[in-house]
Amino acid sequence: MSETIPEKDMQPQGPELDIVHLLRAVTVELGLLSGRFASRNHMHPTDVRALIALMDAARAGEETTAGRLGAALGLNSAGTTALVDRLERAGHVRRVRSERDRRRVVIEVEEQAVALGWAFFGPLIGRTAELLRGYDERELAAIRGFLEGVREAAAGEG
Amino acid sequence: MSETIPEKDMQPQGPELDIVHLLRAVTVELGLLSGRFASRNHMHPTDVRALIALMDAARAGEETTAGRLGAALGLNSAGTTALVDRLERAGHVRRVRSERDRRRVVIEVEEQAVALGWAFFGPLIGRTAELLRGYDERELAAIRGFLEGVREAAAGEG
DNA sequence: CCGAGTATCTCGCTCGACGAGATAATAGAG
DNA sequence: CTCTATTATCTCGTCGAGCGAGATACTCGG
Repeated sequence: MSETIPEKDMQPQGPELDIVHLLRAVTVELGLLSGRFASRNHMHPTDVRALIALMDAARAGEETTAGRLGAALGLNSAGTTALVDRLERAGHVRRVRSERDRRRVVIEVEEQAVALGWAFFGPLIGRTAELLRGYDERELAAIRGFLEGVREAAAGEG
Repeated sequence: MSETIPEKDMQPQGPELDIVHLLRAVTVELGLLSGRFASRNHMHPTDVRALIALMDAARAGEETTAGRLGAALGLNSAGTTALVDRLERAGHVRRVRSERDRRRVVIEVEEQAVALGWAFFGPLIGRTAELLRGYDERELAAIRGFLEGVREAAAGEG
Protein backbone atom coordinates (compact mmCIF):
# COMPACT_ATOMS: atom_id res chain seq x y z
CA MET A 1 0.00 0.00 0.00
CA SER A 2 1.98 2.95 -1.10
CA GLU A 3 0.74 6.34 -0.19
CA THR A 4 2.67 8.23 -2.72
CA ILE A 5 0.07 10.87 -3.27
CA PRO A 6 1.36 13.93 -1.50
CA GLU A 7 -0.74 15.62 1.08
CA LYS A 8 -2.07 18.43 -0.95
CA ASP A 9 -4.41 21.02 0.34
CA MET A 10 -7.36 20.62 -1.90
CA GLN A 11 -9.49 22.65 0.47
CA PRO A 12 -8.92 25.98 2.07
CA GLN A 13 -7.59 25.28 5.47
CA GLY A 14 -7.70 26.92 8.82
CA PRO A 15 -8.30 25.74 12.29
CA GLU A 16 -12.02 25.48 11.64
CA LEU A 17 -11.81 22.99 8.85
CA ASP A 18 -10.66 20.10 10.93
CA ILE A 19 -13.67 20.58 13.16
CA VAL A 20 -15.94 20.40 10.13
CA HIS A 21 -14.32 17.15 9.12
CA LEU A 22 -14.44 15.87 12.66
CA LEU A 23 -18.15 16.51 12.71
CA ARG A 24 -18.61 14.57 9.51
CA ALA A 25 -16.52 11.75 10.91
CA VAL A 26 -18.75 11.69 13.97
CA THR A 27 -21.91 11.46 11.88
CA VAL A 28 -20.37 8.67 9.82
CA GLU A 29 -19.40 6.79 12.97
CA LEU A 30 -22.84 7.20 14.49
CA GLY A 31 -24.38 6.01 11.24
CA LEU A 32 -22.24 2.90 11.27
CA LEU A 33 -23.14 2.31 14.90
CA SER A 34 -26.85 2.45 14.29
CA GLY A 35 -26.27 0.16 11.32
CA ARG A 36 -24.65 -2.36 13.67
CA PHE A 37 -27.60 -2.02 16.00
CA ALA A 38 -29.95 -2.59 13.07
CA SER A 39 -28.35 -5.73 11.71
CA ARG A 40 -27.80 -7.17 15.15
CA ASN A 41 -31.54 -6.94 15.76
CA HIS A 42 -32.50 -8.01 12.24
CA MET A 43 -33.74 -4.58 11.35
CA HIS A 44 -33.11 -2.22 8.48
CA PRO A 45 -31.58 1.23 8.90
CA THR A 46 -34.93 2.84 8.19
CA ASP A 47 -36.53 0.88 11.01
CA VAL A 48 -33.98 2.27 13.44
CA ARG A 49 -34.54 5.80 12.21
CA ALA A 50 -38.24 5.27 12.65
CA LEU A 51 -37.90 4.08 16.24
CA ILE A 52 -35.70 7.06 17.04
CA ALA A 53 -38.22 9.44 15.52
CA LEU A 54 -41.03 7.77 17.46
CA MET A 55 -39.20 7.95 20.77
CA ASP A 56 -38.26 11.54 20.10
CA ALA A 57 -41.88 12.46 19.55
CA ALA A 58 -42.94 10.51 22.61
CA ARG A 59 -40.42 12.39 24.70
CA ALA A 60 -41.84 15.64 23.42
CA GLY A 61 -45.27 14.40 24.42
CA GLU A 62 -46.60 14.13 20.87
CA GLU A 63 -48.60 11.36 19.30
CA THR A 64 -47.11 10.12 16.05
CA THR A 65 -49.42 8.99 13.28
CA ALA A 66 -48.39 6.81 10.38
CA GLY A 67 -48.44 9.80 8.06
CA ARG A 68 -46.27 11.95 10.28
CA LEU A 69 -43.76 9.17 10.66
CA GLY A 70 -43.52 8.63 6.92
CA ALA A 71 -43.07 12.35 6.32
CA ALA A 72 -40.31 12.54 8.91
CA LEU A 73 -38.44 9.75 7.19
CA GLY A 74 -39.13 10.84 3.64
CA LEU A 75 -41.23 7.80 2.76
CA ASN A 76 -44.44 7.75 0.75
CA SER A 77 -47.58 6.19 2.11
CA ALA A 78 -46.92 2.73 0.69
CA GLY A 79 -43.45 2.61 2.13
CA THR A 80 -44.72 3.87 5.46
CA THR A 81 -47.32 1.13 5.67
CA ALA A 82 -44.68 -1.49 4.91
CA LEU A 83 -42.38 0.02 7.53
CA VAL A 84 -45.02 -0.04 10.26
CA ASP A 85 -45.95 -3.58 9.21
CA ARG A 86 -42.34 -4.65 9.74
CA LEU A 87 -42.02 -2.92 13.08
CA GLU A 88 -45.31 -4.31 14.26
CA ARG A 89 -44.48 -7.83 13.12
CA ALA A 90 -41.21 -7.59 15.05
CA GLY A 91 -43.08 -6.44 18.13
CA HIS A 92 -41.41 -3.04 18.32
CA VAL A 93 -44.53 -0.90 17.91
CA ARG A 94 -48.29 -1.25 17.95
CA ARG A 95 -50.96 0.43 15.84
CA VAL A 96 -53.71 2.21 17.71
CA ARG A 97 -56.69 3.72 15.90
CA SER A 98 -57.21 7.24 17.10
CA GLU A 99 -60.46 7.70 18.98
CA ARG A 100 -61.30 11.16 17.81
CA ASP A 101 -60.41 10.68 14.14
CA ARG A 102 -60.71 7.07 13.20
CA ARG A 103 -58.84 7.54 9.95
CA ARG A 104 -55.71 8.11 11.97
CA VAL A 105 -53.40 5.34 13.11
CA VAL A 106 -51.23 6.30 16.05
CA ILE A 107 -47.97 4.38 16.35
CA GLU A 108 -46.88 3.52 19.87
CA VAL A 109 -43.48 2.11 20.78
CA GLU A 110 -43.47 -1.08 22.82
CA GLU A 111 -41.51 -0.98 26.03
CA GLN A 112 -39.46 -3.88 24.78
CA ALA A 113 -38.12 -1.75 21.91
CA VAL A 114 -37.25 1.10 24.24
CA ALA A 115 -35.32 -1.29 26.45
CA LEU A 116 -33.53 -2.70 23.44
CA GLY A 117 -32.39 0.70 22.26
CA TRP A 118 -31.41 1.77 25.72
CA ALA A 119 -29.33 -1.35 26.22
CA PHE A 120 -27.42 -0.66 23.04
CA PHE A 121 -27.08 3.12 23.02
CA GLY A 122 -27.12 3.69 26.76
CA PRO A 123 -23.40 3.14 27.25
CA LEU A 124 -22.53 5.60 24.53
CA ILE A 125 -24.91 8.17 25.95
CA GLY A 126 -23.49 7.64 29.40
CA ARG A 127 -19.96 7.99 28.16
CA THR A 128 -20.84 11.16 26.32
CA ALA A 129 -22.55 12.65 29.35
CA GLU A 130 -19.49 11.81 31.38
CA LEU A 131 -17.29 13.47 28.80
CA LEU A 132 -19.40 16.59 29.02
CA ARG A 133 -19.08 16.68 32.77
CA GLY A 134 -15.45 17.64 32.25
CA TYR A 135 -16.33 21.01 30.75
CA ASP A 136 -17.25 24.24 32.47
CA GLU A 137 -20.29 26.33 31.66
CA ARG A 138 -18.65 28.46 29.01
CA GLU A 139 -17.29 25.44 27.18
CA LEU A 140 -20.66 23.69 27.35
CA ALA A 141 -22.30 26.79 25.96
CA ALA A 142 -19.82 26.79 23.08
CA ILE A 143 -20.54 23.14 22.25
CA ARG A 144 -24.28 23.69 22.50
CA GLY A 145 -24.15 26.81 20.39
CA PHE A 146 -22.04 25.14 17.75
CA LEU A 147 -24.36 22.16 17.41
CA GLU A 148 -27.41 24.36 17.29
CA GLY A 149 -25.81 26.52 14.63
CA VAL A 150 -24.93 23.52 12.49
CA ARG A 151 -28.40 22.05 12.85
CA GLU A 152 -29.99 25.28 11.72
CA ALA A 153 -27.56 25.71 8.87
CA ALA A 154 -28.19 22.14 7.70
CA ALA A 155 -31.95 22.54 7.96
CA GLY A 156 -31.75 25.73 5.94
CA GLU A 157 -29.76 24.22 3.06
CA GLY A 158 -31.20 22.30 0.17
CA MET B 1 -36.47 -7.80 28.89
CA SER B 2 -38.07 -6.14 31.78
CA GLU B 3 -35.69 -4.64 34.15
CA THR B 4 -34.53 -1.57 35.78
CA ILE B 5 -35.56 1.08 33.39
CA PRO B 6 -37.70 3.46 35.30
CA GLU B 7 -39.16 5.69 32.74
CA LYS B 8 -38.18 8.86 34.41
CA ASP B 9 -34.53 8.00 34.69
CA MET B 10 -33.93 7.28 31.07
CA GLN B 11 -33.64 10.87 30.15
CA PRO B 12 -32.37 12.08 33.35
CA GLN B 13 -31.03 15.18 34.67
CA GLY B 14 -28.20 17.24 33.80
CA PRO B 15 -27.43 19.92 31.31
CA GLU B 16 -25.46 17.34 29.34
CA LEU B 17 -28.44 15.45 28.07
CA ASP B 18 -29.75 18.16 25.84
CA ILE B 19 -26.38 18.25 24.15
CA VAL B 20 -26.61 14.53 23.48
CA HIS B 21 -30.00 15.04 21.88
CA LEU B 22 -28.76 18.04 19.99
CA LEU B 23 -25.96 15.95 18.56
CA ARG B 24 -28.44 13.33 17.44
CA ALA B 25 -30.61 16.01 15.91
CA VAL B 26 -27.59 17.29 14.01
CA THR B 27 -26.78 13.87 12.60
CA VAL B 28 -30.41 13.42 11.57
CA GLU B 29 -30.42 16.79 9.86
CA LEU B 30 -27.16 16.07 8.05
CA GLY B 31 -28.53 12.72 6.97
CA LEU B 32 -31.62 14.35 5.51
CA LEU B 33 -29.46 16.93 3.77
CA SER B 34 -27.32 14.35 2.06
CA GLY B 35 -30.53 12.57 1.12
CA ARG B 36 -31.71 15.75 -0.59
CA PHE B 37 -28.39 15.98 -2.37
CA ALA B 38 -28.76 12.35 -3.46
CA SER B 39 -32.23 12.58 -4.91
CA ARG B 40 -31.53 15.92 -6.52
CA ASN B 41 -28.68 14.32 -8.44
CA HIS B 42 -30.53 11.08 -9.11
CA MET B 43 -28.34 9.14 -6.75
CA HIS B 44 -28.98 6.79 -3.86
CA PRO B 45 -27.85 7.44 -0.31
CA THR B 46 -25.19 4.76 -0.62
CA ASP B 47 -23.75 6.49 -3.68
CA VAL B 48 -23.31 9.70 -1.71
CA ARG B 49 -21.68 7.85 1.17
CA ALA B 50 -19.33 6.23 -1.33
CA LEU B 51 -18.30 9.55 -2.85
CA ILE B 52 -17.67 10.98 0.60
CA ALA B 53 -15.54 7.99 1.54
CA LEU B 54 -13.60 8.28 -1.72
CA MET B 55 -12.92 11.99 -1.30
CA ASP B 56 -11.93 11.40 2.31
CA ALA B 57 -9.40 8.79 1.30
CA ALA B 58 -8.13 11.01 -1.49
CA ARG B 59 -7.59 13.84 0.98
CA ALA B 60 -5.62 11.49 3.20
CA GLY B 61 -3.52 10.56 0.19
CA GLU B 62 -4.75 6.98 -0.08
CA GLU B 63 -5.79 5.06 -3.13
CA THR B 64 -9.16 3.38 -2.73
CA THR B 65 -9.77 0.01 -4.32
CA ALA B 66 -13.18 -1.47 -4.97
CA GLY B 67 -12.77 -3.86 -2.09
CA ARG B 68 -11.79 -1.18 0.41
CA LEU B 69 -14.71 0.97 -0.64
CA GLY B 70 -17.15 -1.87 -0.17
CA ALA B 71 -15.74 -2.69 3.23
CA ALA B 72 -15.99 0.93 4.32
CA LEU B 73 -19.66 0.99 3.38
CA GLY B 74 -20.50 -2.47 4.66
CA LEU B 75 -21.33 -3.89 1.21
CA ASN B 76 -20.41 -7.29 -0.11
CA SER B 77 -18.49 -7.69 -3.34
CA ALA B 78 -21.55 -7.95 -5.54
CA GLY B 79 -23.06 -4.82 -4.12
CA THR B 80 -19.77 -3.02 -4.44
CA THR B 81 -19.50 -3.87 -8.12
CA ALA B 82 -23.03 -2.63 -8.71
CA LEU B 83 -22.27 0.56 -6.78
CA VAL B 84 -19.15 1.32 -8.79
CA ASP B 85 -21.06 0.50 -11.98
CA ARG B 86 -23.69 3.09 -11.07
CA LEU B 87 -21.17 5.74 -10.15
CA GLU B 88 -19.16 5.09 -13.29
CA ARG B 89 -22.25 5.16 -15.50
CA ALA B 90 -23.20 8.50 -13.96
CA GLY B 91 -19.71 9.82 -14.66
CA HIS B 92 -18.81 10.40 -11.02
CA VAL B 93 -15.86 8.01 -10.82
CA ARG B 94 -13.60 6.00 -13.10
CA ARG B 95 -12.10 2.56 -12.71
CA VAL B 96 -8.35 2.31 -13.09
CA ARG B 97 -6.57 -1.04 -13.06
CA SER B 98 -3.66 -0.84 -10.69
CA GLU B 99 -0.31 -1.15 -12.43
CA ARG B 100 1.49 -3.12 -9.81
CA ASP B 101 -1.29 -5.53 -8.95
CA ARG B 102 -3.54 -5.95 -11.89
CA ARG B 103 -6.23 -7.64 -9.85
CA ARG B 104 -6.84 -4.35 -8.11
CA VAL B 105 -9.28 -1.77 -9.41
CA VAL B 106 -8.61 1.71 -8.08
CA ILE B 107 -11.59 4.04 -7.98
CA GLU B 108 -10.88 7.66 -8.83
CA VAL B 109 -13.35 10.48 -8.37
CA GLU B 110 -14.02 12.65 -11.39
CA GLU B 111 -13.49 16.36 -10.95
CA GLN B 112 -17.09 16.91 -11.99
CA ALA B 113 -18.32 14.98 -8.95
CA VAL B 114 -16.07 16.94 -6.61
CA ALA B 115 -17.44 20.17 -8.02
CA LEU B 116 -20.99 18.90 -7.63
CA GLY B 117 -20.47 18.08 -3.98
CA TRP B 118 -18.68 21.31 -3.30
CA ALA B 119 -21.47 23.32 -4.89
CA PHE B 120 -24.03 21.67 -2.65
CA PHE B 121 -22.20 21.31 0.63
CA GLY B 122 -19.88 24.31 0.27
CA PRO B 123 -22.35 26.84 1.66
CA LEU B 124 -22.98 24.72 4.75
CA ILE B 125 -19.26 24.23 5.29
CA GLY B 126 -18.66 27.93 4.85
CA ARG B 127 -21.41 28.80 7.27
CA THR B 128 -20.05 26.38 9.80
CA ALA B 129 -16.53 27.73 9.47
CA GLU B 130 -17.91 31.21 9.94
CA LEU B 131 -19.76 30.07 13.02
CA LEU B 132 -16.54 28.66 14.43
CA ARG B 133 -14.75 31.93 13.86
CA GLY B 134 -16.84 33.35 16.68
CA TYR B 135 -15.17 31.18 19.30
CA ASP B 136 -11.88 31.65 21.09
CA GLU B 137 -9.17 29.02 21.38
CA ARG B 138 -10.45 27.46 24.56
CA GLU B 139 -13.97 27.10 23.20
CA LEU B 140 -12.68 25.62 19.95
CA ALA B 141 -10.63 23.14 21.94
CA ALA B 142 -13.75 22.14 23.87
CA ILE B 143 -15.73 21.56 20.67
CA ARG B 144 -12.89 19.63 19.10
CA GLY B 145 -12.37 17.53 22.20
CA PHE B 146 -16.04 16.77 22.52
CA LEU B 147 -16.37 15.61 18.93
CA GLU B 148 -13.25 13.52 19.16
CA GLY B 149 -14.49 11.93 22.35
CA VAL B 150 -17.83 11.07 20.82
CA ARG B 151 -16.21 9.64 17.72
CA GLU B 152 -14.00 7.39 19.77
CA ALA B 153 -16.84 6.33 22.03
CA ALA B 154 -19.02 5.52 19.03
CA ALA B 155 -16.23 3.60 17.30
CA GLY B 156 -15.67 1.62 20.47
CA GLU B 157 -19.29 0.54 20.89
CA GLY B 158 -20.91 -2.38 19.20
C1' DC C 1 -76.63 13.30 3.45
C1' DC C 2 -73.62 14.40 -0.37
C1' DG C 3 -69.14 15.60 -2.03
C1' DA C 4 -64.60 17.36 -1.15
C1' DG C 5 -60.79 16.45 1.67
C1' DT C 6 -57.68 13.54 4.37
C1' DA C 7 -55.42 9.21 6.31
C1' DT C 8 -54.12 4.77 5.52
C1' DC C 9 -53.71 0.61 2.96
C1' DT C 10 -53.24 -2.64 -1.42
C1' DC C 11 -51.13 -3.92 -5.75
C1' DG C 12 -47.56 -4.25 -9.13
C1' DC C 13 -43.06 -2.89 -10.17
C1' DT C 14 -38.11 -1.28 -9.96
C1' DC C 15 -33.68 -1.67 -8.44
C1' DG C 16 -30.14 -1.87 -4.52
C1' DA C 17 -28.04 -5.43 -1.87
C1' DC C 18 -27.11 -10.32 -0.77
C1' DG C 19 -25.16 -15.32 -1.30
C1' DA C 20 -22.86 -18.37 -4.15
C1' DG C 21 -19.72 -19.07 -7.24
C1' DA C 22 -16.95 -17.86 -11.63
C1' DT C 23 -12.89 -15.47 -13.42
C1' DA C 24 -8.40 -13.31 -13.34
C1' DA C 25 -4.12 -12.06 -11.38
C1' DT C 26 -0.37 -12.72 -7.84
C1' DA C 27 2.72 -15.16 -4.54
C1' DG C 28 4.99 -19.13 -2.84
C1' DA C 29 6.52 -24.12 -2.68
C1' DG C 30 8.91 -27.53 -4.86
C1' DC D 1 8.85 -23.09 -14.37
C1' DT D 2 4.44 -25.13 -12.96
C1' DC D 3 1.05 -26.15 -9.58
C1' DT D 4 -1.62 -24.49 -5.84
C1' DA D 5 -3.34 -21.30 -2.46
C1' DT D 6 -4.77 -16.70 -2.01
C1' DT D 7 -6.67 -12.37 -3.22
C1' DA D 8 -9.55 -9.01 -5.97
C1' DT D 9 -13.26 -8.31 -8.76
C1' DC D 10 -17.21 -9.52 -11.35
C1' DT D 11 -21.61 -12.43 -12.84
C1' DC D 12 -25.97 -14.64 -11.85
C1' DG D 13 -30.13 -15.53 -9.46
C1' DT D 14 -32.88 -13.94 -5.65
C1' DC D 15 -34.98 -11.07 -1.99
C1' DG D 16 -37.15 -7.16 -0.28
C1' DA D 17 -37.51 -1.89 0.68
C1' DG D 18 -39.60 1.86 -1.40
C1' DC D 19 -42.28 4.00 -5.31
C1' DG D 20 -46.57 5.33 -8.22
C1' DA D 21 -51.27 4.65 -8.81
C1' DG D 22 -55.31 3.91 -7.04
C1' DA D 23 -58.66 1.70 -3.56
C1' DT D 24 -60.77 2.16 0.95
C1' DA D 25 -62.26 4.33 5.24
C1' DC D 26 -63.40 8.13 7.81
C1' DT D 27 -64.49 13.42 8.71
C1' DC D 28 -66.68 17.65 7.98
C1' DG D 29 -68.71 21.81 5.68
C1' DG D 30 -72.69 23.09 3.08
